This record gives sequence, structure tokens and C-alpha cells, in this order.
Amino acid sequence: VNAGRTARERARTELTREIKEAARGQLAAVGADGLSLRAVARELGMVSSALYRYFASRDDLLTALIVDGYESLALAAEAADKAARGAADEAAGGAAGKAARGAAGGVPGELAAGADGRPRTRLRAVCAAIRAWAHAHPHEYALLFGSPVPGYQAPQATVGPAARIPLVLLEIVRAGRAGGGSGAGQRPMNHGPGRPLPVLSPLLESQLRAVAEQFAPELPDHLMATALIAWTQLFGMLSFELFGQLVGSVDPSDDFFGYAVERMADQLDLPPDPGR
Amino acid sequence: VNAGRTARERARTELTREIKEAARGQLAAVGADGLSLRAVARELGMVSSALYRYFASRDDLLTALIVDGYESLALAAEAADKAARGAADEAAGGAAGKAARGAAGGVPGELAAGADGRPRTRLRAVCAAIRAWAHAHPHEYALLFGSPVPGYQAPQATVGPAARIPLVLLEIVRAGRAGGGSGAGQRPMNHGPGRPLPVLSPLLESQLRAVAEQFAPELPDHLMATALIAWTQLFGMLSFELFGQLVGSVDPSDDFFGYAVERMADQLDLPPDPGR
DNA sequence: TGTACATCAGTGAACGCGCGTTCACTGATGTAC
DNA sequence: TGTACATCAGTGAACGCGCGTTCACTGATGTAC
Repeated sequence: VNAGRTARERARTELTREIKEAARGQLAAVGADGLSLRAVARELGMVSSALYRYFASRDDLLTALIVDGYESLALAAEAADKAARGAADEAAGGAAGKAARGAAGGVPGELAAGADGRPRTRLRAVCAAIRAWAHAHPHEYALLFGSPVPGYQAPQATVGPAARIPLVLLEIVRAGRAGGGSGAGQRPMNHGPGRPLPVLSPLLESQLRAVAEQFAPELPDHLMATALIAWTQLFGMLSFELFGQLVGSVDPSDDFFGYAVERMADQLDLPPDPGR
Repeated sequence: VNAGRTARERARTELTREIKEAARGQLAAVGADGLSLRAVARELGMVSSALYRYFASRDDLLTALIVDGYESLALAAEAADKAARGAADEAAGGAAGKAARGAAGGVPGELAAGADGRPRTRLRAVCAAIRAWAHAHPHEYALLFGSPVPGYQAPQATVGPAARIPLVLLEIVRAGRAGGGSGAGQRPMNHGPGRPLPVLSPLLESQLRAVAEQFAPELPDHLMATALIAWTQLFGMLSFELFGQLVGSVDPSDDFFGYAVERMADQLDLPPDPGR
């Protein structure tokens, strides 16, 4: 595959990568608004106009960074899920497990300790991975989930990659419903003693169904809504943590985060840990 | 009070107000990073250097806008709560009600329809007010809760005003515990059938206690934690909504927001609506 | 294998812009006697 | 009530900076015959 590529082509992909890498460095140093083509060019020892051979404008470069960011975060989440899923796949050896391993190119040896494949374990792993990514790339996180860059309108290209992240969550919820050792997922959802769930408006119900039908058609509406709530909750916590809103209350917030994830798992009806 | 003030003094406070107003206009038009002293001065028909008589630097002006923003949002939340609380105060005529009215300078006539003073009603009103404020001032919202402005470090002055908002929430939770007509707040908190609450780590517990002791000492730890979760959840939803993360799922998100608030109320153990 | 032409990457200069902040100044407002 | 001085608001010019983007160009890489 690589043989057929000309020197020019290889140089081009290589430099495109290097430009984005330098831009990410800039991003980490000065934030999205401070990101300047000239600074990036300087760092690469090029003249600023040369960058226009690779990106049509500053906005184009930003878009590329955003897409890469979503992909990088999605990969981190998916990898964490795969690692947590691995052990159970191993034990079950079922078709689903094999398919998942095959698709993701899994290596049996790389399983994390304590990876038992249970949905709750997976949720913990995925949330921790997302949080770790956010902490490792705070400016990229801000670029993806913070205030929109003024004067920059995110093109359609960013929507697809962005959707991969909630998908991981939905998959876990689905597994929690199907697999649950204690049959927890089978009973009608309830979230408090003697307290019925709120009413779903027709509009909300149709919105939820539209989303569900693409990814998890068998999920009941209320569970789908709960997943959406969990999703916003997760990133709400991260934004508060990273943007300094929690200073003075639960800071450092590792334990609060962990606690909230457990509550989230309960809300999502994921079976509790065995032996409790 | 006003008589003792010199013409200079009055002109100064007036102009300070006008500058901030023009700056808020700028903010709404171009965002926080695009906010420029020169543009603000231009709008006021002044020369840019004149602004330095009122604000020592661009950062100082930004800080003032942030503080004003928190205050404006807190006022909106408090007013909504007061309106929802009003009816019950009227009926009960208790000391707490009178104190609240006195402190806030309440006017008996301005009660919203359906204001029954129940904690759940109050939560609904406050959440709706916060959301309305956010929608009315998206750039100010981004300034307060979005990515930090690069190169700008929020000074201590912004912490106090920021804390007023969660206080409103805590007050409602407290009322839900004390008042609950159905005695709902009295039983040990539970959030799912036969499912115990997650363990609170010692660190988290001490963090929660530290916060609680200032504002609501009698709140049990788990309820305090739930309030914190609700707080992050609320702003997580708003950020997703305003920053375009919900496009393609639950957009418009009015109904989703309403549903999430009901779930939040349930989590916070606020008594359900009568007749359900 | 060699030559002629087309494609492309990178250069360097330039355009036009707006920004935050400083500083010496003028003229108006306030204060003390 | 009037005068002398101090305080303060606003001016206008200037400093020094960095930015995104365009454009005509040179020289290297690729391609077709």
C-alpha cells in the first residue's frame, strides 16, 4: 500500500500530521482563540503562507483539530470499554465477544486487572477514561465542550465523530438490560420507593425514539432518557471540574466523580456489584 | 443619600455603568475573546485611553462583567424562588416567610400563578429561570460557565457571587426535607428498589460536610451529594444545549429539560405533586 | 533511459488591520481658607 | 462669597505588536511520450 505512494504524497500526509501536532501544542499553550497560523508555522520552521498548501484557512485547521479531538476521545472511551469487556468475552467465548474482539483487533493479554465485563465495571472504566482524557487534554476538551469559538461555526463534519462517544454509553446500558445477573434490568424501571417516573411528553418521546432507533431500538424510553441525562451529567461534572467551578466545594473531585458514576450506574439500572 | 454626591461622583458611577453595558453588548456580539476596549470606547464616543480612568485593564473590565453576570443570574434564580415561595409564605405567615420577604423586599402582589410554595414547584421555577437567563444571555453564560478565557485568571472576587446560585438549590432541598407533606424526606434516602446508596469515601464525606456546615448543616451527606450532582447536571444540560452538543438528539430540548428537572426533584426527595 | 512539460511545495514581501497600554497635555470640577 | 490650589476626566498621538491572507516567484518532484 505504501509502495505506490509518491514521495510528495508521503511528505504531504507527514507534514499535515506535523502541522496538526504543532497546532495542538499551541492549543495547549494558549487556547483555541490564541491559536495562530503564524505561530504554528514558526514552530515548524516554515513561512506562514506555506500552511495554506495544507489548510485553506485557520478555521479549516481548527475543524481538523476538533474532529481529531472527538476521535481521540472516542478512541480512549472505546479502548477502556474494550478492556473492561475483555475478560467476560474471554470467559463466555460467545459470538458477540468474538465479534467485538475481531472488530477491534483485541489482544487477549492486555486485559486490565478486575475487568470482569460487567456493565457497571464497563461504565466505571469508560467514565474514568473520559475523565482522564479530559485532564490530559484540557484545552482540547475546552475546544470540544466549552464555549464555541466566536466567529467559528462548526461544520457538519464534526457531528459524526462527536456522536461516537455517547454510543459507548448506550452500548453499556444495553448490555446492562440484556445481561444483568440479578435480573435487575428486567423489572419496570423505578427510581425511588413508590415514586412513579415523570411523564414523557409526546415530543420528547418521539425525539428519544428517533435517537434510539438508530442505535438501541429495544431500549425503553425512560432508560433512553436516563442515558441522555447521564451523558449530560458526566460532561457537566467534567466542565465544572476543569473550568474551576468546583473550587471551594469538592476539589479535588476524584471521589465526587466516582460517587456520581455509581449513582449514574444505579439510575441506569446496571446490576450492582456481586456480594452486596 | 444622593444629595451628598458630587457631580463628578455621579458622572463616574453613571459612566462605569454605561461602559459595562456597552461591553456586555460587545460580548453578545463577538464573545469574550473578541471584546476590545477600543470597540467599547468607540461605541461610547470616547477615546480608548479614557477607559483607563474606569478600569485598570481589559482584564479588570472582564472581571466586572463576570461578577455582574453571576449576580444577575443569582438574582433571576432568587426572584423565581421567591415568587414560587410567596404563596405558601402568604398562607402560613410564618416567621421564615416574613424574614424572607423582608430581606428580599417582597411585594405580595407579584406572585406567579400556580405558586404554591412547595419545594418541587420552587425547583421547577428556579431551574426554568436559570435556563431562561442562559438563553437570554448566551455569551454571558459562556463567559461564566464556558471555557476559561485564555490568559485570564479569575480573581477571588468572582467566587462569592458564583456561590449564590447553588445556595438557592440547597435552600429548596432543605425545605423539601423539613416540610414534606407526605413525610417523604423523613425516611432514609433511597434511590432504587433494594439498592443501597454508594459508599461515601472519607475525603468526599469531609468535603461535603465542609460545604454543608456553612449553609445547611442538618442535611445528610447523601442528600448533599445529590444536590451537588443535581447542580452539575443542571449546568451540564445547559452547556450542552447552548453549545450545540444536543443538536441531532433532543433539540429543541425544552421537554428534555423539564423531564430531567422532575428526575432531579425525585432524586432530591422533594415530595411529589399532590394527587399523584 | 531520456527529455519536455505539468504539477506542486515552499519563499518572501506586502497589504491592511486592530489591539492594549502609556504619556504629556488641557480643561473642568471640587476643596480649603 | 471669592480666590488659590489640588484633583480628576478625557484627549490625541504614539509605541510596538501580531495577526490572516494574497501573490508572483523559484525550484523540486512527478508524468507522458
